[in-house]
Order: sequence, then structure tokens, then C-alpha cells
Amino acid sequence: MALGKDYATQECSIARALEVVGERWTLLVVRDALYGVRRYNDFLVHLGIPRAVLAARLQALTAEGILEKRRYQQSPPRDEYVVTERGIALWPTLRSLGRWGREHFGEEQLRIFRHTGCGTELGAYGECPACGTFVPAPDVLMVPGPGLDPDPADPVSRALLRPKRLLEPIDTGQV
Amino acid sequence: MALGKDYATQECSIARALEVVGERWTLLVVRDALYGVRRYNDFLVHLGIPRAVLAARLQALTAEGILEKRRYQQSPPRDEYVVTERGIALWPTLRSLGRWGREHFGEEQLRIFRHTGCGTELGAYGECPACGTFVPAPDVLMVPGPGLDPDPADPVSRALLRPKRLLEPIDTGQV
DNA sequence: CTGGTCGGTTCAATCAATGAACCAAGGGTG
DNA sequence: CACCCTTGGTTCATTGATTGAACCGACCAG
Repeated sequence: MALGKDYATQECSIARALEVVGERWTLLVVRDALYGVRRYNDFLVHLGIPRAVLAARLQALTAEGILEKRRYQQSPPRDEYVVTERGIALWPTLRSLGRWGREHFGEEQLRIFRHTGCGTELGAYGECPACGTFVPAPDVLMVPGPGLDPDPADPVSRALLRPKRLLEPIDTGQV
Repeated sequence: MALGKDYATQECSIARALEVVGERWTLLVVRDALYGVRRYNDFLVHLGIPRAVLAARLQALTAEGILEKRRYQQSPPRDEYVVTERGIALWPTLRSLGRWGREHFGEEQLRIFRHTGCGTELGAYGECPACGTFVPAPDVLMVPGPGLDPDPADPVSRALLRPKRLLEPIDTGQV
């Protein structure tokens, strides 16, 4: 039970996946990483997660190759967590999960995802209905939907109000 | 915190979804329900889950409208848990999650999903590459893959070795 | 009456999450 | 230099969830 979860008796890829990303908060961290969040403090204020848990999740995700820790300035030394290919590969799953959440429990659309360029809203698992192809994460444009609070408290949520592509680092407007 | 998880500060359909199905074991229960498991004892032996947790999850999933408890015999009174439309709607998400798990952490294929009739293996989120359409759960044929233990201990795993459609109730061969 | 099955509930022990406090390496300002 | 600030953590006591074993009750079969 390397990871604090073990679905050891399960012969199943779903169980295997959940061992990696099934813990509380983990998928939300990955979601934020796809949205362009990279820094410890940004995850912290945006998720409202306890510091100890965040540190543990970032470390675990890094160990699993879903995030990559890298130094973005030498002095003072500062690291950021950047989502890897393996993490980006979770985008269709998260898209599909979010879609299910909204269709069955949400009312209004909170975020709208479009195919950059063609502008068409994505289908259920991240494909472009107009082009008929899967849209890779960097070509997904995220814009705020009608249900989203137009004046959120934390700077990360505020930065996420601006239309932006997935993976593109957020700009919190701070230093 | 109605559900033991609250991602209350999150304005996000993914967070909303995870409040419902994000707890430990929950998605595996839904997976089993899609595979045709319906009875308390079958979930129990197949998942290796503590009884108290299983009871809690079944109740929560029923309350959320993902499973439906219904009496299948009067005497002695016996209930089964059948997956609803809302639960079936999780199929593409689970498919996509399992696919990710196998591609990034698995070696061999454990279960293969085909489009009934046409026989084509499903794509990443449950569509048929040959037909170009999404394959509804009842038309998905599940067959064991090369990585699956050919002689598992519990009767549910044994029943799942037979090719069967999703949702079709399993037959454990018991009374 | 006895034993067995099914579908649970109860309970003590363990494990994980939470939130507040603390810490340390650097700046930046005066 | 003194002081405070930012970033990215760690530590720790409290609370909450999970676990596994034991128990329970309705029913049936012999």
C-alpha cells in the first residue's frame, strides 16, 4: 500500500487509477494544474486545502509522474509544479466527470470549454463536435460560464475569470 | 457537510461530482454496479470492502439517485441495488479513467470492451471507432483480457470471466 | 430445534484530514 | 543592521473516517 490506498485485491485498471488519483483532493489538484495553477500558494488559496495535505499530494503526484517540480527562479529558490503528459492525459476524464456533475447536480454552467480557433463548445469528453476530432488540452479555451461568481475573493479564482487556454500558466497579477 | 466531503468553496462541476462519488470505494461500487453486480454480498466479496463502509456507500449512492434499491423477492425479503440512468451516465468517465490507468500504470489489458454486434473494441471514452458513434452501456460487451487471472477465488470474479454486456446482471452460479 | 444465508449494525482500534502554530531561507526597506 | 514580508513548507493536537471482527435478526430448510 504504497500510497495510503490499496485496492490490492482488485484486478482492474480503474482501481489502479484510483490508487494514484483517488484520494481526497488529488483530482482537484490535477484540475487546477490543468487550469494553469503551478505554485504552492496558488493551489493553497484556490483549493482551501490544509497545507500538510497539499504538500503530501504534490509530492505524491510528482512521484507518480503526474506533476513535475521545477525551479523557476534561483534567488530566492522557488519551485513550481507543472503538469506532465501523464497528467494532461487525465483531461478527458476530468472533462467527463465535470460534465456528469453539472448535468446531474449543477444548474448553471460554470466554465465553458471551446475549441480554440473554431470556437465550438466541446463535447462530453473533450472532442470538437464541429471538427470531429479530439481537442488536445493546449487548444482548449476556457471561458467563464453564467453560473460563475463574477467577483471571487481569491486572486487565483479572479485570474481564472479571464478566458485562457488550458495549461497556460495563470497570472494572478501579483508581483 | 452532508456527505463527509465538502469541497464547498469550489465553484466547479468536477468538485460537485467528487462530493458525490469522490469518497474511497464509491467509484468501485459504481463500476461493479455497471458490471452487473447487484447484491450486497456480491459487492462485499468482490470488493473486499468492510461491511460498514459498503452499507454506507450503498445508502449514499441510493440517496443520490445513482443506485436504486429494489426488492427482488418477497420471502425472505431481499433487495438488490440496480444502477440508474444517473449511474449509467458515469460509464464514459469510468471508461476513460480505466483507460488512463492501464496506459500509464498497467501492463496488460485486463478487460476488453467491444461494441456488441460490430465487435470493434471501444475507443478511449466508450465510442465505437468503426461506427463513429458513442456506444450506450447496454451495447457494450465486456470480455476478459490477457492480463486477467483465469481462476479467481471469489464467485463474482469468476462470473465476470464470461463475456457479458454491461448492466446485465451477473450470474454467480449460486442457488 | 438447529444450522445456514442474507443483509445488515455495533464497536474498539487505527489511520487520515484538519487547522493553527511554527519555522527557515531569502529578499526589501530604512 | 533591524525589521517585516513572501514562499514553501513542517509539526502537532483534535477530529473524523476506515477497518475488521463480532454480533444480530429475519427467514428458510431439514
